[in-house]
Amino acid sequence: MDATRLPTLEDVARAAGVSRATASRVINGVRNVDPKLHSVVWDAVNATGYVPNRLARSLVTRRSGTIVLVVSDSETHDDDPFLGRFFADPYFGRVVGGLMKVLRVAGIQLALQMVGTAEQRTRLVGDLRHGQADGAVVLSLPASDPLPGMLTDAGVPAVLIGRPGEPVPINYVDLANETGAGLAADHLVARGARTIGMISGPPAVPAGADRIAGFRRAMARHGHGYVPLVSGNFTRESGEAATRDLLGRHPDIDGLFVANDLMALGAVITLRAAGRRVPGDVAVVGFDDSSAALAADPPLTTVRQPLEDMAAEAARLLLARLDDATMRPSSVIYEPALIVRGSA
Amino acid sequence: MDATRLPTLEDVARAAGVSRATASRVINGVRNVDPKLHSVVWDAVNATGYVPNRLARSLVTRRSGTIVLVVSDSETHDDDPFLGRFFADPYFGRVVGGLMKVLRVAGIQLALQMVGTAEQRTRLVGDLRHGQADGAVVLSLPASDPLPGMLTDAGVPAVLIGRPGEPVPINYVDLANETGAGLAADHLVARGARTIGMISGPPAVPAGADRIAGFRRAMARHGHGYVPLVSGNFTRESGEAATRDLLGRHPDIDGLFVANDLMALGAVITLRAAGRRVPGDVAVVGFDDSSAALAADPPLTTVRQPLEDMAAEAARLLLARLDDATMRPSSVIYEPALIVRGSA
DNA sequence: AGGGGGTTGGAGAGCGCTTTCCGAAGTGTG
DNA sequence: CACACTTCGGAAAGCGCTCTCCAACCCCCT
Repeated sequence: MDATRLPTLEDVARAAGVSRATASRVINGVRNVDPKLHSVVWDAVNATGYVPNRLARSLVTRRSGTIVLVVSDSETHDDDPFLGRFFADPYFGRVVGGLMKVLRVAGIQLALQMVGTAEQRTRLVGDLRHGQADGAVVLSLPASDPLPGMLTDAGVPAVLIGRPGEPVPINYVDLANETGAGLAADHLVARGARTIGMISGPPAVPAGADRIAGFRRAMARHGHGYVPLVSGNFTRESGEAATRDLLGRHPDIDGLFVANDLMALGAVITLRAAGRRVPGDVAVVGFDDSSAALAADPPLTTVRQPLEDMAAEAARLLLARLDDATMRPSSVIYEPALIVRGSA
Repeated sequence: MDATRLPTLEDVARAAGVSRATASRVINGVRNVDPKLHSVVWDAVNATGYVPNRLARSLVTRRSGTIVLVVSDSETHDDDPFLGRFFADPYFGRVVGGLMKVLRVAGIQLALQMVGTAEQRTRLVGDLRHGQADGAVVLSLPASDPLPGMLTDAGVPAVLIGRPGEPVPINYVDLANETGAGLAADHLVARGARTIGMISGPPAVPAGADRIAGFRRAMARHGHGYVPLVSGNFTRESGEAATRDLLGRHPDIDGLFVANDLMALGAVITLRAAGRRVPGDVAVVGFDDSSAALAADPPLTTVRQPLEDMAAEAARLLLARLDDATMRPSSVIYEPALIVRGSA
């Protein structure tokens, strides 16, 4: 198969009758090269079928043309099922889509890395410093994860999607989660719901915590000092379980805020199975405005999170940082919007 | 930030008082090294905070520890929306999940590459031959895509998910799509449906074509020589449009096979909006058994495609091929199963 | 005590590329 | 026509690592 050695720059140079250096200059479009040589070299490239060895190039330039998408593995390492869940979650796909939209036109590759153990974190940072990847986009981590600090300390270009747990001078893109949760609270109260519960995500993740805090704060403003709360893990199944739980403890519930659409979908299914009509008996507001919201019956009233835009912005931020190493960390916070559909 | 140069193997060797070669041997666990030196070297590694430069290593070993997931860009390059759709589709997530499950334990990274133009194909193959990635998993391509042949010709380890358009000696994992479509046909007929239509995927993709062929064949066996057919592109929206179209042309339809769940979801929504009850007036069978099937109301009767398992098998096949370059191309075909739920 | 076989560790040659440093040409001016 | 100045292309030094030789050494047997 690979009978012959791959053509190298040396071969091109020989074929073109110039030095390796000149060939390199032409191929990389560096100035200081006689225009006449241009075509000579390019012809040699085509004649030999030369493709640059990006590894070798990266080794010296310390630029790989690759961005790594870091996914926290900490919650997934014990129960395999969650791994599948995470990737199958529209959240992941929307982020990848948004990222690719920007990276593709910039000619940059995306690598995927799951990071859970301390050793993996060290290795990730090492790889980044070595130029194995030019930068990292880090998907919403548990607040306790030391990765953001490590990235900052290493001086590695990185952007978080979802704010860091501890304040750290690092780029990030986030949604005003508290505001979004407040929107949901306002809507449920305005609709006249009296007993309003919440199904949250994991409180250990900032996005989870912020939605809880925002919802509680807004509810308190409306005179509801106490909000029945059950936590899930952002999967539909956990939404179902949480709903059953909540229903058992507060059978009179007539309003429900669920911290993401997948769980909200589970909630709607469970509510209806329990004989409750949505929104007649229980009004449900979801979060994300993912494809799951439209799939539900009735379609979910939900808080829109423009994840694709956020991911694209993260990519842009990272690209800008790559161009200008002196760039100061900045954060972009998106405003959520309430999308009213059938469920509340 | 990166005040100091990163420690290199040279530094470790000096700290340990051995040669670079010996340090390398210890770190890579090569035999022929005095056990006493083991700890000396490892201590030096820890003391210096050494992390191997994988780029440099790959340059010489021609092994990168990376697998590239190739996604066809040909259909997406014109209309941006589809890009997002594709990644947000559970299909993509399930594949990534299945792949990661195997690759993670093997300590192998996953890179993502969209390939559309001839130049991108050439570059992809070049990168692979250069050892930028050890192998490729290629997601279901249009039948006309020349990539499988190029991969084979280059002698690059690769596995397709979804059979190649032209017979090519290459590894692939696929579902018995025709059988699956037949299952759907049998079920619809057995249920007593008289006028049965189909919403297909793009016929240009083998999986799309096979489901059409399988459905037609089975229907013909049941005496239905002609099957009303409208094509979609596997998105929910296209499922809605196709359903409206079909309904307009065949208002008496009472059975519908839809080539994936996302479109089936759209079909159910559209049917109900048109006043048809599912399954009362129209029985609907989907395909994939993705999360969308459970989200639908009623939950979708669907043909199960064990995509995670298929992807995992693809990864395993690739890994085996990496270990044994002489391995002959093989194919693994999974058998579909009909999952009966509420919609038919 | 001398030599054969087996281990062990070091020197050094690359892997394919970029890029600095220089010498050689080419250009214009006094 | 000589001189300073610019432009261009080549030689060669690495980037950090692996791995092939090969020299040195140890152990044991005769």
